[in-house]
Amino acid sequence: MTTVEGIFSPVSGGRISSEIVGQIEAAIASGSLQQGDRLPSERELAEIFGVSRITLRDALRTMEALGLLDIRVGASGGAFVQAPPSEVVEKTFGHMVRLASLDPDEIAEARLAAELNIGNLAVKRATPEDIEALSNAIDMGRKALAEGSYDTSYSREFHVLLARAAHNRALEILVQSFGGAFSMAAVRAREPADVAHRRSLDEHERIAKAVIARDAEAVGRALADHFARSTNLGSRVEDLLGSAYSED
Amino acid sequence: MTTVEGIFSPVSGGRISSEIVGQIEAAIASGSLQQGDRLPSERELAEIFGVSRITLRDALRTMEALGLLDIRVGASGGAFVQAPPSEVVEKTFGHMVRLASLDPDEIAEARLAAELNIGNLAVKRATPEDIEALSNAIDMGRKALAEGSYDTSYSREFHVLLARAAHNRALEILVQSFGGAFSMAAVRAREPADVAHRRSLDEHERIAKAVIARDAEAVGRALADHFARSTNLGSRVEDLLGSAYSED
DNA sequence: ATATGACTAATGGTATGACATATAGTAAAA
DNA sequence: TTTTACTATATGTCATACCATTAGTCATAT
Repeated sequence: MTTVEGIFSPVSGGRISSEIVGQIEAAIASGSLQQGDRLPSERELAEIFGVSRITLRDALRTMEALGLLDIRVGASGGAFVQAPPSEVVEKTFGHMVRLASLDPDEIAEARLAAELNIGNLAVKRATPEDIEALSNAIDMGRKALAEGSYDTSYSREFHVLLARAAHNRALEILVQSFGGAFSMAAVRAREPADVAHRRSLDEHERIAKAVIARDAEAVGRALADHFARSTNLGSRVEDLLGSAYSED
Repeated sequence: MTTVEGIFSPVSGGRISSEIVGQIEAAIASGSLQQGDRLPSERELAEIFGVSRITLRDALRTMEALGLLDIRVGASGGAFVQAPPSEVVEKTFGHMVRLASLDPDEIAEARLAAELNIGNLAVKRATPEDIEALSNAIDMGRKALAEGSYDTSYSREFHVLLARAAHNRALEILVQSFGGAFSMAAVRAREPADVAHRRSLDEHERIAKAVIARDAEAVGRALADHFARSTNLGSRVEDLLGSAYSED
């Protein structure tokens, strides 16, 4: 009775709304729909696809969640095609962490893995504007620290700017996404917050200076030390640095 | 007339379904809802939240798109909480590329940036099982090549296995996600497919052997050469390798 | 002239109620 | 013991109506 195995393949037969999502995605992939384009109104689309508004809205809602559509109400509202914002990736990593399918320490390590090479690229590609932005971020941080308004967003900002200096948007999105998922990690407090913040700023400055000096090795060591202290990785950072690691 | 600026903040007032998504996500974040848990049926949830089924389904559809819920029909069906599969990230990068908000070459470079350090980790952490799996993948590839059934999925498999040997799931997800977005990149064909495939397999073998020899530098060079040939990066791989690069 | 305010039209958001379809489990029939 | 039929419980889809938001128009008052 199992002699015909592998001859037939399962019929698609999913949801109708999935089929609609597929068609719209295909239109995007083919270039028929581009960023900024506006889809017809829900009522029109429902008629075009020959489905009810409910089914059509299911499809739109799915694509909105994926960040592919920006849906606005009111006159001249509608569904507008857009490139998914990096927050979509960031939120997904966050959910993975929360559901324990991903360990925050793994994310910290992956981030260091990426940032070490971000450092290499930044050393080669940082423009005067990039360096200006990095210095600025540190100054702002110091000012905030003095006023007592410093929070971790200043650190995230610095790391994103460093990634930007590498001139690779994929790496920039990575740092942002990992940063979001990582910020809710359970990093044990090794020292009082203000001391930790000051230390963090000092380390950022050390990284920036190494970039300015175009010294790739110094950037790598500075990054490794920074991660060794501000994450749970500890001496595991050595795994990424060859044997050249030192906690100074 | 602008004397009260900064006193008021815009009211939230979004969709009701967004509010529901927020509540369910909060339940997941707090641990009240865990992987595998089943939510009440749509009708029950609608009553619990005091909304219509339509509104409630909007919320579920959104969370399904994010990969947080697995919705099944039929008796004993329903909405089950799950950790988002890595395909969610992969698809998002794909959409970014298709909508031109991300350049395939940038993804290739980011992948190399990640894989260079994956190589470092693999050298330190690869188990006999990991090495066995890598060798196996190469053998399978050679067999497929001989039979003419080789395709790029063999290459992706190898790179994922290499990431697995680094024992960091975040990096593994990265390689998978970048691989998906990258596979649709416009890589110019520099040589006939079968020649390229054979070369690719040879390079994979060189990488694997360097891992087996626990030679981190050799792994790095092998990876850089591999990317230099199989992507559009060309000599740009040098930016990631310091000055130690050589196209052998 | 220039605000102000009322009106209008377009569009997405939500509600009801009904029926269709998929599926696990159970009981009856062969 | 196997097959078939039925049932209960889910989600999927539909039709219709009405609400809420918003850009634009145009009349009106200052």
